[in-house]
This record gives sequence, structure tokens and C-alpha cells, in this order.
Amino acid sequence: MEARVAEQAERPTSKRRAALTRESILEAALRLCSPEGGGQLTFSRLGKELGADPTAVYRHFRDKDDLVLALTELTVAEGVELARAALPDGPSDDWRAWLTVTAESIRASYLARPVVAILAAARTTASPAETRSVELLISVLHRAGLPVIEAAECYRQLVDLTLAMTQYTAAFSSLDPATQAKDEAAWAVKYGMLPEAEFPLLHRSAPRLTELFRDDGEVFRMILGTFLDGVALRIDRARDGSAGAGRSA
Amino acid sequence: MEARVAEQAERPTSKRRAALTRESILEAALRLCSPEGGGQLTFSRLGKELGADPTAVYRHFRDKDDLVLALTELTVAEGVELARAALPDGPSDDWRAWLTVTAESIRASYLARPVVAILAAARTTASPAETRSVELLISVLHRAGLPVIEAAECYRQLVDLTLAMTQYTAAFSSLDPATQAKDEAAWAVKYGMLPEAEFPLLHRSAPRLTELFRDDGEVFRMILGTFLDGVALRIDRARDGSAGAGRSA
DNA sequence: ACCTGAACACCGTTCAAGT
DNA sequence: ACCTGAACACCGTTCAAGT
Repeated sequence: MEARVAEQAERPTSKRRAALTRESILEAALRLCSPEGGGQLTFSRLGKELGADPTAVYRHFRDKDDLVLALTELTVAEGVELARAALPDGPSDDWRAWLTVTAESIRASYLARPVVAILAAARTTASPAETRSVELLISVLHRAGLPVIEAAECYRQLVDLTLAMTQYTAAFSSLDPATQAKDEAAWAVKYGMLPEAEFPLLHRSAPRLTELFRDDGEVFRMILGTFLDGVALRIDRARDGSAGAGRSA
Repeated sequence: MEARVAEQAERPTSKRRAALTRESILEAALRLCSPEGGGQLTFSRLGKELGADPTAVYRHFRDKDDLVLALTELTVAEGVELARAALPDGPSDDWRAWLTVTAESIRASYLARPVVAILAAARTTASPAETRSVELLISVLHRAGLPVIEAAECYRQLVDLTLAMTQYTAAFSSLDPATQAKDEAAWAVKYGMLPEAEFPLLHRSAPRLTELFRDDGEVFRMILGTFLDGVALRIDRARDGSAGAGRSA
């Protein structure tokens, strides 16, 4: 027993590979998923990063989906943590700030590893971090004035909107630069050169649209703003009394 | 000359393969992309569908991205056509109906071939059908009361929101059934069994959330409704006069 | 109990050879 | 001018063999 321990500690400087564990594999995978790590997640690259045979990962994860789901849990947990750090303790009454910070935090943690966004934005892990965060979001909307079920529907809208936009952005920015350039050219050139006679409004707004092409974050922030204006309207409606169930103005 | 024409028409019933053209390839590709066609687009399947060698397609499209972009143009054109058919002639003054129908139509044409949504929802082709539709959308918002640039920003928000949600839905529904079942279980089981003491609101709204999991269309319609409420607020603000540039309430 | 490495069925793409 | 078919560099995954 003692001899084996000693043997293990014997060559601390030699390049013996770290024992493969779920945690060490997830760490390596997160490194690969980040833009600095190349942003691509394959068994081959993962094996190289771990100094092990690519198929060794199968001893710790059933398949790639299993691995991706575990990465999603970590990503969601990080997003929730980011949001909590940016918010005052406990759910304040500023529901708008609360929802904005939560949405931006989730988006940021996914965009730090775009592959995860592409492969699993629409997946549900039902991890503790996730369920606690959902309960909190619903409570913020409920305390703002929405009935419970409507608050839950509203939470769902916000999260799906955020995840969908995040996946959309991640998918585009993961295309190779030459392909992205094709699209940028479509905006900058084709939309910029539309004849004023036939396209009077597009002619005037093309510069702004090209600007927006170059900054997805701006479009997301605008959508979030408009969406939350709609939520505000529903909250006002719910507070004004139980009557008047009409939808649109 | 005449002899060759006669020769070509000679065996109309024999199984001579149709000449490979850009159009015939696109038709075959659209067939494969539809759910009934299997929903997967690969050169191998495409070659089989065309009765030709898989690599023959490379004589008509530079690479897969070129093919996908052409399919995207057709999809957008179909969406625009769908919207026009559902709307009265010319842009009416009911901006809300206009935007709703346009968003639903684009969504429907992409979901008829989910692979295209997954691979190219975020791409810009700047095709004539696209540019004409954009000009119309901006004009509807402008006539509703928004300044041109704000109308353009609003168009962009609506389209990105719609395309992102469509890609999100398409990506999830293209997962194999076993994988989708994992997520459904997360909602129906884990969320349904949360202890009431710790999760009072989730406990009450879990049934509704599970319902929403099963119908993405419903979530999209709700998001669209909330978003358009926000747009209505901005239109009111713009109409009330040029003062009061504040964003949120 | 865990890891290795060959093997398999797929991808998109290239290129020399056919007609 | 267009199509064929072998070939290449990748994917995820399986499985018998090692230790």
C-alpha cells in the first residue's frame, strides 16, 4: 500500500498523464469550445487535449450527446452565477433590470463557447441551477403583477427568445470567414446599391442595416427592449384590474 | 441537326436520366429536405435521388454552401409569396396583421424544410424577392408612424427574432426521437416533481410549461404577440410627438 | 476497471479518367 | 462540356485486445 503510493508520487515531473475523470474531460472540452481553444469539439481534438486515445472518453460519457449535455449544465450554471453576481441580493422589485441581466448573462455564457450554443441551446437539463433560476424568474414576474401562469409563460418566452437568438448568433459566427464575408457583402454591397426610385426606404436605411449586421449584440439588445416593453404593457394590464382581457390595442 | 433532335426524342419511355441542371438539382434537394423526403441533405442522398454520381452536383454548384444558399433563396421567395397570398393587395394599414402574417409565413416555409433553417437561417442572399419584401415591411412600419430608421431597426428585429426562433425549433425537431424524449422527460418528470415547499410557483405552472414544450408554435406566437405589443408602444410614442426620447417606462 | 487501436459507416471535396 | 469513380481527410461509434 505505502509502496504504491510512493510509486505514484515518484515521478512528479515526468509527463505521466492526469487520470481521466468526468471533471478533467469536461475541463478539457470547455477549453476546446472556447474561441481561443479553436471552438470545435471532436473526439479527436479532445483526445489530443487529454493526451489520451480519442475513444477513451467513451468510458466516462455514453456518447457525444451525453458530453454536450454535461457541458450545457455547466454553461447554464455559469450564466445563472453571472446574473446573480450582477444583481443585488435577492429578487429586487426592478423586474426589468432583473430580466435584462439574466438574459444577457445566459447569452454571454453560451457565446463564450459557441459550439455548446449550437448543439444544445434548445435542450433542457433540469439541473438544480436551472430549476432554481426558473423559480426565481417566475417569482420576479409574479411579484411585478402577473398571475402565476402568465408569469410562467412570460419566463418561457424570455428564455426561448434569448436562447434562440444566442444559437442564431453562434451558428453564424462559427461559419468560416470566407462564408461570413459573402453575407457581409450582400448587406454592404447589394443593399447599399439598391436604386432609390424603387427602394426609397431601404436606400435610406441601408447604412444602419449594414451597421446592425456587424453587431449582433445590438440587435439582441433592441429585441429584448421591445419585448420587455410588451411585458410592461401586460403587467400594467394585469394591475389595472381583472377586466379587459383583450389582446391587442 | 434534325437527326440529332430525332435521336434525343427516340426513347421517351426508356429510363434515360433527366439532364442534370441547376433547377432539377434544386428540385431534388428540396424533396430531400422536406420531412417526407427524410429531412437530410447529403451529396450521397442527392446523387441517389438524381440517379447520378454524388459528385456530379459539383458541376453545377461550387460547394454545399452554394447549394444551400440557392435553397435559401427559394425558401425565402416561397415565404414572401405565402405572405402575399394571405394578405389583401398592397400594404394595408393594419401593420400588426401584416407583420404577423409575414413572420408566420417565413417561419412556415423554413419549417417545411428544416435543414435549410438549420444551415442558413442567419444567411442573407439579398435576392429580389428578399429586398422587395424588406422594402414593403419597412414601409408598413413607416406608414404606421415610425421614422424611417426606426422602422428599419424594427423590421430587423422582427426578422431576426423570427428566423432565430425558426432555427431553434428546426434544430430541436431534427434531433433523433430518443434524444428529444430525454428533454421531454426533463419537463414532464423533473419539473413536474419539484417539491412544492421549495418551488411553489414552478409547482403550479409545471403543467403549463410541459404543454408549451410540446407546442413550439404556441411559444413563438406568444413571443410575437408580446414583441408586437412593444412595437405598438413605440408607434404610439412616435405619434404622440417628437419629444420624450426616453426608452423605457 | 480503464485504455488502446483497428475497424466501420458515414461526411464533403478533389482530381484524374472517361465519354 | 459534363459525368464517373477512386481517393482523401475527416466525423462518431463499436469492439476485441491489451494492461
